[in-house]
Amino acid sequence: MEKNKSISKVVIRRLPKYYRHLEELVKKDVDVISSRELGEKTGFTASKIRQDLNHFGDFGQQGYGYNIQELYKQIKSILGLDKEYKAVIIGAGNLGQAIANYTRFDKLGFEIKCIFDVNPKLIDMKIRDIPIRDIDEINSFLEMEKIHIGIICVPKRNAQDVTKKLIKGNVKAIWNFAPIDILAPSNIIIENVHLNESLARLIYFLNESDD
Amino acid sequence: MEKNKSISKVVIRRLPKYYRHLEELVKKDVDVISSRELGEKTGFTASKIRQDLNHFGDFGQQGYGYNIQELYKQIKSILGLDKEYKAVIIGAGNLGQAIANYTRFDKLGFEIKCIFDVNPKLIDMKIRDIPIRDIDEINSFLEMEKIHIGIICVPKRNAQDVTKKLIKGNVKAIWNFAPIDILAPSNIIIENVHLNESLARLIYFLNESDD
DNA sequence: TAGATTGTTAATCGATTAACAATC
DNA sequence: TAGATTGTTAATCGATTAACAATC
Repeated sequence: MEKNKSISKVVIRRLPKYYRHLEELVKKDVDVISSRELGEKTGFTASKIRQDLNHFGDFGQQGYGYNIQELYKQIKSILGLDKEYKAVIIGAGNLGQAIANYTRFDKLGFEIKCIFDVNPKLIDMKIRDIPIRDIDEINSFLEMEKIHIGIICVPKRNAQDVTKKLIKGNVKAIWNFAPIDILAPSNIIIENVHLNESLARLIYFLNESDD
Repeated sequence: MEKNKSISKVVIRRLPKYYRHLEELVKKDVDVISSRELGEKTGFTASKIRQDLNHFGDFGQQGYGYNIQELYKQIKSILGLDKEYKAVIIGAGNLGQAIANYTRFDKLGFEIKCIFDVNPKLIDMKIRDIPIRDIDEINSFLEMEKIHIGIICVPKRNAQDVTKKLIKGNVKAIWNFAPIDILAPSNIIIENVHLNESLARLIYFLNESDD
């Protein structure tokens, strides 16, 4: 069943999109979809989709298409979305609060255990039952509770320092919203959300389209 | 000077990162940098960097390196960051407010003119001098004022509808934070920030690293 | 001049697309 | 069976890396 011999990153990048569309099809009680139809939804070519899905099991049937239920479950499992993850947010500013309030992530098996900040005014407040604590307590907190993911929502000048604290506390993955390339050992997973770069790209294409 | 014969998308994706590092070097008053050194900062190979930069002018000097000031200015201009852009946010929830409050975007020549929402409690409030108005007023607002960029921060079920309103109001680019692939004519620029996909990738690599 | 580093071409690598036999 | 669609190989395309002559 598993053919997981190091699937390339470009394939992995596409998986969450497959997952999202399959989820909607499951909700709509659709049973089967062909690579061509899935291509229309995702914008990928049918050929690319067949190549991608073949990296994993074989849930396709010739002359028929793909079983949506099975494919959905399988991709969910490949992405690891059938497990539970604990996270903390560092930085209770607007962005940190927005993420804490975003309940949709729950569906990815994702629970935010605590938010840390330096601002005394915020400390001991709660966001959706999630407590905000003093950043000085993060060390002892991480010793007490196994946390998988640290979400960095602090200004960029503090991002590297926060990273160190997280790594010391045995956090294995960092979701970084600070506009900086944080440094970490190679066994630490880093996923950057660089909104400024995204916006800069948008502006580039906006100008290009004017020509 | 311009060799802008359709630069490939992978190169464009890298430009904002060059820009960010060059900006810091400018601040530090560094004059020159070699492709090798810039490679250490960005994580790209020196060879790739030389190829990339050659798509544009020639600000390199053999035996010497790249003039940082010039290169910075040029990339700024290529990205279109030396112009002014007007934007509106649709959706004054946590995410919309976080973006409205994020002053760092100002440096990209980016001004948020108005926020629209359906919630009567929010309407007529202000975020950093930016007024929140009723979504029903968006049509007349967009007729009055030329807006370049619409920022979608509404729930996914409303995203497509909002898109239509923006396009009707002559908005040319959409920065989409809703977890859905919105549909628009091909002349409309769409830049997606799919946080759920980003998180799903993070979780995948987190699991993979456990093996 | 000698040393360094770019600009640029050629070689390699990887990803996408096309094609079609296998098979449901 | 006939029609449809996958699975998979081969062909194409594009991006990256290597190499080195040009030149500051």
